[in-house]
Amino acid sequence: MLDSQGPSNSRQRMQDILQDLRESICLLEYQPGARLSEVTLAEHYGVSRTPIRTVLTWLEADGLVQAKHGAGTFVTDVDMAALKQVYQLRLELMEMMPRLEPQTASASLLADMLVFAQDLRDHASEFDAQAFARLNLRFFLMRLPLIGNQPLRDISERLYYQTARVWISSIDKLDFTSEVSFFADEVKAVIN
Amino acid sequence: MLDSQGPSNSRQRMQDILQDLRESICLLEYQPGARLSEVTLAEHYGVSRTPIRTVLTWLEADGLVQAKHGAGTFVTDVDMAALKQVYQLRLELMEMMPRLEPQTASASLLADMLVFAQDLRDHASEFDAQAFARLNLRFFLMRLPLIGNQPLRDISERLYYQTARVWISSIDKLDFTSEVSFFADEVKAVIN
DNA sequence: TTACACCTATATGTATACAAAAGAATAAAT
DNA sequence: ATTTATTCTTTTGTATACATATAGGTGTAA
Repeated sequence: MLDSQGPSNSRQRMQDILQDLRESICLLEYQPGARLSEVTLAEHYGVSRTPIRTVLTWLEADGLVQAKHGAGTFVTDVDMAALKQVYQLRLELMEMMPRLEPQTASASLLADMLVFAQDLRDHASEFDAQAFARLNLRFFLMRLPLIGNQPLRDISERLYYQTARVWISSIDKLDFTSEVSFFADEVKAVIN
Repeated sequence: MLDSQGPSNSRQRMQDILQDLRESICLLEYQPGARLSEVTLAEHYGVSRTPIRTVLTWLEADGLVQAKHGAGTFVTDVDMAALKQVYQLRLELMEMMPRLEPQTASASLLADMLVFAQDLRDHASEFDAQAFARLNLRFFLMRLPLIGNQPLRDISERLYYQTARVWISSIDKLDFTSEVSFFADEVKAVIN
């Protein structure tokens, strides 16, 4: 249950539900192939099926779920070929970002990032896969406003949520610690 | 009224309505600021408000319309700053396309393009702005499958529909003939 | 045992009545 | 006459009953 203390208008409430569901999907709390029941979600968030269906329509437009009449609404299972395409595209987009109106980081944002990097180093040994995934998401959302070109920012957000869960699920325990240190280095690089 | 002779399943019907509305918006049959009445559209397509609202949700996700509670659903008015951002992004994307799994054009597609180019040259003097816009859309849809990277193809489609109508409205009669010949040249360039 | 037809439970899709919000029209007060 | 409060109409948002499709269970026959 979400209690959005915000403007309490209907749009904001659906936006909160979207955020919640999207994070649950990309953090693998809802695994690929899982069925999202409209009535269950409606009861959980304390609304009727109608606004839930609107949010699911948004998620389907982003490719995170797929509804099938009479069967259910299922979390999509990203195949490796599609994932590779998204990953290649993200690499190219990453390269073009500095050319399209880069925003200068505010002092507070930079401070937040430094704290974030420090936390990452200090507690590196304590993280499990999902905690690491949550940190990765937090860092992504942190540097998202640095993209000045708005449509590019929208695209980056969409592609991140499409691929994040697959990226997380591919991390097994063997290369986990190395991934953490690699991520820490990336954080430092972004800060500079 | 659309009579989709296709699979007649509900998804296809909404897809047809989406296609129809999207074209009407980007061909300026619904101008920026225009109000799209749900009940009017529902009567026009012979369905209830519910599937219409689903389609409008899709259009809103693509940034073509914006719904306001109690007021109406309005065709968005793209301001020049946002348009410039999309345009810059499209230029960068255009440049990256050949690097991401370019598809080779089939013989039939190439033949279609040649016929298209010939038509364009032959009837250049007969076109008004909207006819020209329709041709531009047709050509865009023609070369869309040449983009091998699927997410990039989706993004290109979205950005096209976001900017096409503004691009069309900016063509005044002065530089119209030059635009036609420029477009003809572009068609030839793509063919090669 | 296996194959196939049918039935039933349950899911999403649709239609519709009602709630909430915005804007215009109207009336009253300054 | 102008401004402000109010009512009324219209529109989107929500809840809910019903339609339709899917999948699995069940029973029967080969």
